[in-house]
Amino acid sequence: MERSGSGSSAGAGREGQGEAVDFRPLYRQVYHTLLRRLADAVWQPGQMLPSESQLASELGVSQGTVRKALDALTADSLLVRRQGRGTFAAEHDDKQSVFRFFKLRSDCEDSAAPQSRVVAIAEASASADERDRLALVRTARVVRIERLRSLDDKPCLIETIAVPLTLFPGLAAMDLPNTLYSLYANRFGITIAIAKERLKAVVLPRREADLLEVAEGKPAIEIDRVAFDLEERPVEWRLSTCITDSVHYLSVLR
Amino acid sequence: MERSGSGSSAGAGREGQGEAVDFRPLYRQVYHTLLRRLADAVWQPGQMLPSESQLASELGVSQGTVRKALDALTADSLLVRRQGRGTFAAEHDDKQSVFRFFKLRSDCEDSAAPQSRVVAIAEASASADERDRLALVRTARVVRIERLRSLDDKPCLIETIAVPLTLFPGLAAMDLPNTLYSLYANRFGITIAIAKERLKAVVLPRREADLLEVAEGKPAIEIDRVAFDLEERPVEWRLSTCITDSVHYLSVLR
DNA sequence: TAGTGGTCTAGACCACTCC
DNA sequence: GAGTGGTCTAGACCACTAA
Repeated sequence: MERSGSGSSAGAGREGQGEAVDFRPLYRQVYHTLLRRLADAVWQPGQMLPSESQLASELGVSQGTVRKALDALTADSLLVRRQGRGTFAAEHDDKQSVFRFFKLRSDCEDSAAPQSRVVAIAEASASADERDRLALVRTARVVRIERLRSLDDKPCLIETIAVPLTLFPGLAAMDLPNTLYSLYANRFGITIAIAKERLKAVVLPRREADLLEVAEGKPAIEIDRVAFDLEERPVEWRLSTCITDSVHYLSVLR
Repeated sequence: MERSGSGSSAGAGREGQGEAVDFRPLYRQVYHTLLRRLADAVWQPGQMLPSESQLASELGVSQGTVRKALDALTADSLLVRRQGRGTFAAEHDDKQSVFRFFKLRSDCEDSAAPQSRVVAIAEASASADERDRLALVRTARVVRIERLRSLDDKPCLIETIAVPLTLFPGLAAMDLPNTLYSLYANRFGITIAIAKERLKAVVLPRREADLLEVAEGKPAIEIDRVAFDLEERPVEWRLSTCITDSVHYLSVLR
C-alpha cells in the first residue's frame, strides 16, 4: 500500500480500476475499511476479529498501522480488546452498555438496570416530526413504540420511540427486550454509535402523569433524542418525559 | 529507564533513594509526570512545551513513548498540538472551550458565547451542602458568587457558585471575566479537567423567577455541578436553575 | 506451549510553520 | 532551511489466555 501523499488503494476493498486517490492517513483508511465491515455485519457483535498481524498482511500495511485503527475503533466503543484473548466486535447488552445510553440514575446508590414495559406498539405513517428527525420521505412509514421505564421499581420515564419501518421490518410483531439497542444490533444489523439529546423542562401532561402514577402538573424533563448508526444515519427518534423525584439525569463533562 | 515489570524510576522526577517500584506502563508514568507539571503550572496555559525529542531525552524514554503520553493528554483536552508549531498547554478561554462546560444551546441556531452578570459575591462560612460537595472541614470558608447568564441576550440561567477560599484567595475582590474557568487557570493555577452534573426538574422559585424576569412557577431545570481539577479534587460547586423557553440542554452520548 | 494483544524502541519520511 | 508534530514501519520483549 503506497503512501497517502500520492498513493491510493484506500486500505483494501477498493477496485484497482478507479485510480481514486485517498488523502486520508493510512490508519484512517483502515479504520473506515473495518468500520464498513462492522456496519455490514461481517463480524457479528461478540465475534472475534482476525489478529493484528493477519489484518496487517491482508490489508498490506504494518501491524502498527492496524493497531492504531483498532485502538481508534475501541475508543469509539465499537470493538473490545482483551490481552491474550483477541479483538471482538462490541456487544451492547451488558449492564455497562445499558447505562451508556440511559442517563437516569437513582439519587441514592447504584441502581440495577432500568426495567421496561411496552404500553403500545404499532406501525403508522410517519408524522412530520418523525420525518424531520429521521430524514424520511413523505410517504414513509414507521414503527412507533410507547414504553414505561422504571428504576428500582419506581416508574420514572415514559418514552415514545419511532424507527423507520424499512430499516426494522417486523419489529412491531417481536417480543421486545429490555435493551432495545441489542435487538437492533442482533436482529437488524444496526449498531447505534452515537445519540444526541436535547433536554427541556416541561409541565407533566395528564396522559404521562397517569401512566407514571403521579399528579399531573408536576415539573418534568423532556428528552428529545436522535440516535445514529455507524454511518451517522439517523435511525431512531425517541421522545421521553421523565420525573425526577428520586432520580436525576447524569451528565459528565470532559 | 527500565521495563515496568521490575523497573523503577517512574519517568523522571523521582528520587533515586526510594526504590519504589512503579507497575504502571512507562507512558502512563510519563503521562502523570507531565500532568504533575501542568498542575504545578510549570507550563502556563498557552505556553509551548519542549519538543518530543527533548522530553524523550530528558525523561530517558523513547520519542514514541513520550508521544503516546502527549496524545493521551491531548485527548484529555489538557494539551493542544499543532503540526509544525509545537505542543502547548491548553487554554480554556476560546469559544470552543466555553461550550465545553456550558451545555445550554439556543433552540434556533449557533449562538454567541453566553453573557454573564454578577448579582452577588461574598466570602462566607461553608454551608453543610458546600462542605459536602467540596470535601471541606467544618470551619472552612468559601467564596460564593451568584451570576445571571444570558444566551443571545435572553436571560436563561441563574447560578450560585461556591469555591474554597483557601484555593482562591482574593477572588471575591476581583473583576470576574465571562469565562470563570480561565481565571481559575490563569490567576490561581487551577485547571478544571472534568465536571459532573446532575439534572432535576423543578418549579421555578420566586427569587429566581424575578432575576430571570419571568413568571414564577414555571418548570425549570436545576443543575447540580461539581467540577474537579487535574488531580480530581473537587474545587467548585455550582447550583444552577435554568428556564428552557428558547434554549435546551445538549447532551451527546457516545 | 502457542497465540493474542500491550508496551517500547529506533529510525525513516512527510507536512506544516516560521524565519 | 531548520524545527516541529504526523505517519508508517519493523522488530523486540512482555503479560495474559486457553488448550
